[in-house]
Amino acid sequence: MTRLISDGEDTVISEDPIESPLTEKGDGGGSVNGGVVLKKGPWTTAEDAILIEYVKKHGEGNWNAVQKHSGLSRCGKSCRLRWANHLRPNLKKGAFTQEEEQLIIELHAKMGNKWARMAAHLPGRTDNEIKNYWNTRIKRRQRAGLPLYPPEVSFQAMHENQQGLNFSGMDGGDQGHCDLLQTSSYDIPDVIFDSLKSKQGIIPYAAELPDTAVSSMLMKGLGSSQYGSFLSPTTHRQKRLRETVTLLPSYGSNVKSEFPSFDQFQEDTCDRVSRSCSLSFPFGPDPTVKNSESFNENPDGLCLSGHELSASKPVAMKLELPSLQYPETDLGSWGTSSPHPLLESVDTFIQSPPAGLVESNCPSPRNSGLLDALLHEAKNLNSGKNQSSDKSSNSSSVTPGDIADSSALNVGETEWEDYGDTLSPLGHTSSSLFNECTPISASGSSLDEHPPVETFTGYYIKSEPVEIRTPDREKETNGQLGISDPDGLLTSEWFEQSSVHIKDQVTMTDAIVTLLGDDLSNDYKQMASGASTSNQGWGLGSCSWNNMPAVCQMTELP
DNA sequence: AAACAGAACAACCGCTATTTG
DNA sequence: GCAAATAGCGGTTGTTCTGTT
Repeated sequence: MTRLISDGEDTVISEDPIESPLTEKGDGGGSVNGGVVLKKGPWTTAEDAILIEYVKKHGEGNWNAVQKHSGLSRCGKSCRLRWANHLRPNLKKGAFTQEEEQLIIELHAKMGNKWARMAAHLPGRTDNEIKNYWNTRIKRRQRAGLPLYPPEVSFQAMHENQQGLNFSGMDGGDQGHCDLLQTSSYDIPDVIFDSLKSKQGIIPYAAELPDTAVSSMLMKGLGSSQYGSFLSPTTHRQKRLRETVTLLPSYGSNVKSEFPSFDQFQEDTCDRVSRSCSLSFPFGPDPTVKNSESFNENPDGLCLSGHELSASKPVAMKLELPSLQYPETDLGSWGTSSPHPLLESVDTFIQSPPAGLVESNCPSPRNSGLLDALLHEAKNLNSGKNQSSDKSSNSSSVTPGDIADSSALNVGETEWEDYGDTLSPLGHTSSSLFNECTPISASGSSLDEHPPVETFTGYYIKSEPVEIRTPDREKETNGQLGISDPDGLLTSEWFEQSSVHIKDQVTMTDAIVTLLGDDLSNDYKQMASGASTSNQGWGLGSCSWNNMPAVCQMTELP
């Protein structure tokens, strides 16, 4: 910590002449309580002293009495916070140690944004500290295009969360489980969504797009993003969705024209829809709940994006996009078909740019060739040459199925590069590790057998070195992985399963109708029927778009 | 050296849960 | 049982510092 405003270490504050806290006027204004103007803003050493003295005499608690008894012009809330975060004894100051950082990551993977509970595991640390650290970390990793969690942590959390969500062991022996069980789906930690991605072969997405906000917003129905200050993830996500559609005509040949409507998709509707999605999300990956899974994968794009668009609309200018994004954007060299009206969305590519373009100057682990695959596929599909799958071929002919099949490989490939080794510390290849964690292939190997995540100490390399791929490596990777765009994976995965999903669509529709409630169910049914009759044959995604205008009319934006 | 962007931190706000009268 | 007070939590914002251009 370079600055310590508390503890009288900050000279700026301490030099602030405060003759009487009673009369001092806060720089940030203040509220009136009982005729006393309560100060806001940074605490002064004098105030600290008063508060400390008060606590010595009266102990903690009854914070509103502080102002009455000590004359401190602070509200009780502020006093409590000041004491808890800065003045109470045994507070640990300074930067987090590696052990602490690792613990935070683990705890966050288990608990989500339960800062206070996390702080309970970190003696001397406050929830605020942890929260700030985490938010900073998120931002940093987002910019770096790195996953929020080391894969092991994700897997472990997923595993544990799954156990917790299994409703079979609700005694909550593990705090994390307990948390999950206690929280509604509305509060499911982001990691679950990431974990879902992982389980569905989408984890590269998490690696590529550290869009916690997206997952959290999705899970929370986007009502109030816990990462509201990180608008970029939201925007990235929505842009990605657009781009995915754009790049994959097969996914949305009718979609392009619908974009304006897409943009107008309104909060109210999508909020409810996404909430409904979130209801089933935690259980989606459960192979026994196929319907919800299939639904969620797709409506993810629909609801989330739609909502995000509307939700972010008023603050669209607050995007926190990495500054490098636009300058690096070069659609032409990407081989994208044509300039799109929504060119602003192009910046999403930067998150997972085509290998050829970026790898030289952006040696990011996210650079796994996804976009190459997407672009090639888009080209192929655009030219009406729906090539049959050739899984032995490289990314240029990657099919959605291939993508989905191989996406799992990307997990480790991408993320383990973070640690400079494609072989996990566990002795598994990343793909094998992933497979072991994939419910479908539940082979008996479980994370329980894995060493704890302490094996990831290397993860905390601040410089976050990434591997620079050679063309050969890239080619090899592309052939294997095919995709690194989360949305692409999302949709690809879904695409791959679409045939099965369509079979289940009637049942699924009913289930979703139940989830959505009456008002939305009609919309959904309409969408679903549209999908079933669509010649695109991949169900919800396209049908959603096709039916979007109706929704938009319902929720016309100002 | 100045301007700028990003990081780090502190504090506030709003909401919810719990306690108390 | 109810309302007010209190405590706690999580999200967000504002400020300051630091590094880079």
